[in-house]
Order: sequence, then C-alpha cells, then structure tokens
Amino acid sequence: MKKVKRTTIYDIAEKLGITASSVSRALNNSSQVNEKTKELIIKTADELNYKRNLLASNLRKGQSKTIGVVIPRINQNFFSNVIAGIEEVTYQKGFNLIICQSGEDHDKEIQCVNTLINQHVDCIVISVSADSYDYQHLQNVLDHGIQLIQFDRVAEELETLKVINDNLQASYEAVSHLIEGGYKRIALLEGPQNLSIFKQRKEGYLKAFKAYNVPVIEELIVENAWTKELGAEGTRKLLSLPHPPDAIFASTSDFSALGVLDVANAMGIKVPSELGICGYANESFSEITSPSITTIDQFSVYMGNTVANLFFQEIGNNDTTTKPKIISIKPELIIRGSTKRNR
Amino acid sequence: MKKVKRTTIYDIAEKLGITASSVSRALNNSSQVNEKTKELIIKTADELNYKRNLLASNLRKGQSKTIGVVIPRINQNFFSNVIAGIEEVTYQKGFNLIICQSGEDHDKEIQCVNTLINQHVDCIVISVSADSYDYQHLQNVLDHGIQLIQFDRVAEELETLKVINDNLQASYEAVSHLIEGGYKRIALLEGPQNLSIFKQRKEGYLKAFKAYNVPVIEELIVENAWTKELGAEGTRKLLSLPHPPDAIFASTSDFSALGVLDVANAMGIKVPSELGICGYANESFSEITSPSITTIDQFSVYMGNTVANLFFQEIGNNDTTTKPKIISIKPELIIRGSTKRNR
DNA sequence: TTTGAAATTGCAATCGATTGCGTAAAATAT
DNA sequence: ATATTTTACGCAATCGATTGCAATTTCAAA
Repeated sequence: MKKVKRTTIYDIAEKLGITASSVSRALNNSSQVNEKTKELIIKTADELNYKRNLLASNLRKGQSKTIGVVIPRINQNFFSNVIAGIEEVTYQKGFNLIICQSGEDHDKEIQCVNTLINQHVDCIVISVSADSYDYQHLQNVLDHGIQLIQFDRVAEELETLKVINDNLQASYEAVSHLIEGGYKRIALLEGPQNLSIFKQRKEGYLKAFKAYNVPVIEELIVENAWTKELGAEGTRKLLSLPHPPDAIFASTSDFSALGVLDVANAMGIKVPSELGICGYANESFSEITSPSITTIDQFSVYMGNTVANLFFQEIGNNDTTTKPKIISIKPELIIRGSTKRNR
Repeated sequence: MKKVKRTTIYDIAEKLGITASSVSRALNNSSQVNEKTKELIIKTADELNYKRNLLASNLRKGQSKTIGVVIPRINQNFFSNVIAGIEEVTYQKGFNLIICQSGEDHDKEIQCVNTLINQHVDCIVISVSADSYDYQHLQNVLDHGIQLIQFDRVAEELETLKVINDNLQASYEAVSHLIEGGYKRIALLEGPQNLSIFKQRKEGYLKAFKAYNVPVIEELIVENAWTKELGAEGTRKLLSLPHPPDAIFASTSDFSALGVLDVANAMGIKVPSELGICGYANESFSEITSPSITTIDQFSVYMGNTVANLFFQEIGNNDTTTKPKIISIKPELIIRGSTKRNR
C-alpha cells in the first residue's frame, strides 16, 4: 500500500528517449508534436498506467478545476439536491467538488472557507449558515481572487453572483391561496430573520394580507419555528390561544409543517377543515403525509444546475465590468390536501 | 477578480529579510526556528493575509489530505447521511472530501475513480453502482497505492477494507417478525442480485423460512423491484395472483415499500390486517406514512463515522501484513404500523 | 579566553507538469 | 541547389512549499 512510485511524464520520456516536454505536450494534445510520436506517447502512457498528477499540473497552471461548496448540512434534502444539480454540470466540464458542512455554525463556516482558499479552489459556492453575523470571510474569498457564488441563503450586502428563489412571491402566493380558500386567521411560523430568505417570506406573507385588505394579527406570528420540534411547540401555543388560527403557514420548512400536522392530529383538530397547513420546500415526505401537505417547490436540482452554469459562464467572461448577477428562480406552489377544504 | 497575486512564503521572507525556509518552518511550527522570529513570521503572515497553497504543499509532501467519495447519488438519504458521517470525522482531522456521483453507471464510476486518482487523493471511499460488472478500476486504485474502503454495496472479491451492514441478519429478523406476526404468504421484492447486499437480504429471507420450517413459494419472489415504481408494479402482479401474498418484504428500500403501500391503498387492501409491509433503510418518510412502515435502520451516519475512523486508523498503521478488515454494523428492525396487526 | 555543543538560519534540490524560447530538422518555395 | 518557412523537439525556468545538509551564530562549559 505504501510507497508506490507512480509513473510520471519523466518515466514515459525516459522510456522513449525523449523529453518530458514532448510528453506533456502530447498528453495535452498540443499541435506542436508530431502525430506519430504523439500516438506513441499516448500508447506508452497507457501501458505504464500513467495518471496525470493534478497537484503538479494545477500548481503550475495556477488553477485547480475544483469548486468548493459550503452548506449547512449535506443530509438535508434541499441541499443534497442542489449539490446533485451542481455536480451534474461540473462533472461534464471536468471540475471536481469539495464539500464542506458548516453545521449552521459561523466559526466552522469560516474554517471551511479558509480550507477552500488553501485548496486554491476556482470558485466557492455557499449558502450561509443561520447564525452568520458578519461576512468578512466571504469578502476574503473575493480578495483572494476566487469567484464566489451565493445561493438560497445569501448575504445581500455582498456584491457577488447569487442564485436565489423568489421567496417573497412564493410566500405571497401561498398565503393568497389560503386567504382565497376562506381561511381567516392565518398564522406564520417564521425563521431567523437575519437570513434574508426568511425575511422575504415574511414580507410575502404581509404583502398578501395587504393585497386582500386583511388586517395582520401580530399574535399569530411565531418567531424562530424552523424545526419540526419548534414548529410543534409554536403550534401548541397558537392553538391554545383564545382566538386560535384556522391556518398555519410554516414558512420555514416542511419539517416545521410536519410538526404542525402532528400537533393537530394529536389534538384531534381536523386538517384541512379546521386547520389549513402550508409548508415550504417540497420535501419528499410532504406528499405522503395524510393529508398531504401543500408546499412550495424550489426546484433545488435545477438551482444547482443554475449555480454551476453561472460559474462557467462567468469564467469564460473576462469582462470585469459586468455587474454581479442575481438569478431568481420562481418557486411553485403545490396545492395538496392540507389546504383543500370543501366549503 | 482575475490575476490576484496571492502572497507566498517568499513574500513574507522578503519582507522580513529572511529565507523562505524559515518561513515555512515557522508556519509549520517547527522547533528549529527561534521563538521570536516564529512569532514575527506568523504575525506578518497574518498581516499579509497569507494562505498556504495546498497544491504546492501537497505536491511536495506526496499526499493530499483529501478523501474521494464515490456514490451512486448524493441526493438519496442513505448516502447523504453516510457522507455527513464521514465529513464529521474527516473535518476534524483537516481532511477534505471530494464527492463524485456515479449515477449507477459503471462507466461514469470508472471516470470518477480515475479523476480521484489524478487528484492524488489519499483514500477512495466507494459504494459501487448497481450495474458494475467488473472491478478493474478498483484494483487500479490499489495499484496506485491509494487506500480503498468499500461500504454498503461492496465488491466482495476485492480484498479491501469494508464497512457493511449485516444485511442477512437484518433481513432474517424482518421476515421472522412477519412470520411470527402470523403472516403466511410472504413475498419478496428483491434488488439486482449482482449487488451482494441484495443477495444477502434474499438469503436472510430464505433463512427465516427455513428456520420456521415454512416452504418458500417461488412465485412470490419478484426480481428487480427496487424503485417506487418497480415496487408498485411488482405489487400489482403479486396481488393479482390466484393466491396473493398476505405480506410483502420490500428488501430493496423504503421507496419500494412505499410503492407497495400506494398500490394497496389504491386497491382498497387494508394494511396491516390484509397485507403486511416491511421496507428497508428507515427513510425519513417511513414513519410518516399511514400506516407507518416497518423498516430497518442502517445507522447511516454512524456508518460514515466508521468508514472515516477506519481510514485514520489504518494510515497510522504501517503494518502491511494486517488482513483487510471488514466491519459489520448490525442494523435494527424498527417495527411500525404496517406490520402490527391485532389478531 | 578557548572549545564544543546546541540552536538558528541559509542553500539548493525536490515534488511533477507546463511553457516560452531557441534550435535543429524537415518541408516548401525560389 | 539554395533560401526560406514550418514543424518538431529540447532546454531550462517556473508554480509554492518542504527538507536534508551545510554554515553560521549563540551560549555554556572548561
């Protein structure tokens, strides 16, 4: 296992009595090497089971053909789908992906970013963690001449490429759907407001109220309810109010919505007739629950594709005067059983 | 964005009027450099926003502190959990993860492996794709002196480190549970038999029959039913037999079990009273369905931890005479509504 | 003050691939 | 046959960090 001497271009050169230069050129399919010798070189390279040392190659070329991805956690449907989407594209271009998990921790996020800078990645793709409070480390990425693309959870104040969902619009549509369904007291389970995505979702919620000329009821807005447990907890509080809500928009995630559903079931409250529920993210389980949960699809794999394509588009483009692009993907409201009441 | 000259140890050396050697040593906390100059070097490195170029460092040191992971697809619960588990451990050791998806395609798997060899990864962790028919590419990994660890889906004939589930035992327990529950005609949805995991699960199924002295009914064994759709299809066939089964063990996955459940619901067949269902893998949705699905938990995150720990244990260990280790993790049967009938 | 050992630092090669520049050889034009 | 252009290949530097060995300095012991 140890100390296997791998064959290098020098080994090939020596065997053929030529220089490493020619070998290198041949393997890069340069036109300045004779066709015959090129064939010969490729043949012997194959015989010797030669594999190019990308460390050396990349060092010399000052690039790495590697993209670093920093996400809160990989074993969360949305993120693993985005990664799958990124990989689809990058793989075809011969780029590799280094994955780091920030675990929703600001310090670990900084460490991840630094590691990726050390690795000389060509680009860092990030969805910031929930407790990120400043973005010096991201500025640092730019200072090192590394392309930076933010997706989904973005630091708005940083001028970088961004791929986001139109959270406001999606949220607006979801709440409109509830209002049109005849729900009168619609509660909101909101996420950490330092993340713009959650702020936007709240704005969409408020916008719908305004559009339909319905007054907002402050006591129906529950902060920081973005896990299944917190969602359940918030729901218990909401449902024990003197004037409980007749619908809950779990704007943070389907997990949260699942918490709502559990509590409703446990309390014998009928969904959707007595309580409408709408989640967010179209997790795979949301169509399996009973009733199935109305939610919002974010086209996560497509989002990954978009991120990757954006990168390849931008590196081809040396024009530094272009404004930082923001691509917004319109999510889709998926109406299911949890909000379909027959009046 | 382009052409940012990053600071190197030479820049630091020049600024302080010393050599790069000392800078390098200082940054590696070598004892052969004066404490005072060490401090000074570290301070200026920080001021200049120096980041070590790992390409250069790794090239020189002949390692990369990187582990390559090849899996069928990342956006599948089991695999993303394993990766999360691997990352937990490797991150602490300062190792990075390069992720490749084979997409269940043998050729792409080969390409992935080759890329990782090019990248000079220190270890390749792989769960082979379903249509892998030979393992030359894995042998090649070993030939390049790269540590190879297989997990879950393994090529048994290759002598490498392996981390697997005790599929046979788990499967045996699941079927025993069904038999003890009074189910008489238990069908099996099996996966591609070239993958040992599916072969073992079938063996467990057969073993249970033998143990309880129940005859195996060949027509109740359905080949290649390892997606939701194929599971549903197989179920339709099974349930339209003259003598339909009264339980189905979807040994391939919970997705397949979900297909079974859908068909049963559609046909108005009651679960678990008229039909028992058991899945595999404890996907998050399996406890949400109604009834919830009895399944087998594979401790996927722990499996990832184990893989990573195994690697670090082995590289510390230069003794090449050690036999290739196989670590078997005992999965756990999780009994839920889909097999709980009250007789 | 001298001597020897220990502590610091510098020199230069090395990891493997790439590439600008120069030159010899081959091909084409005159 | 000679001049000129192409083509093909070699030389040597380079990317940035590491490290064995040599050289110098420091310091304590004699």
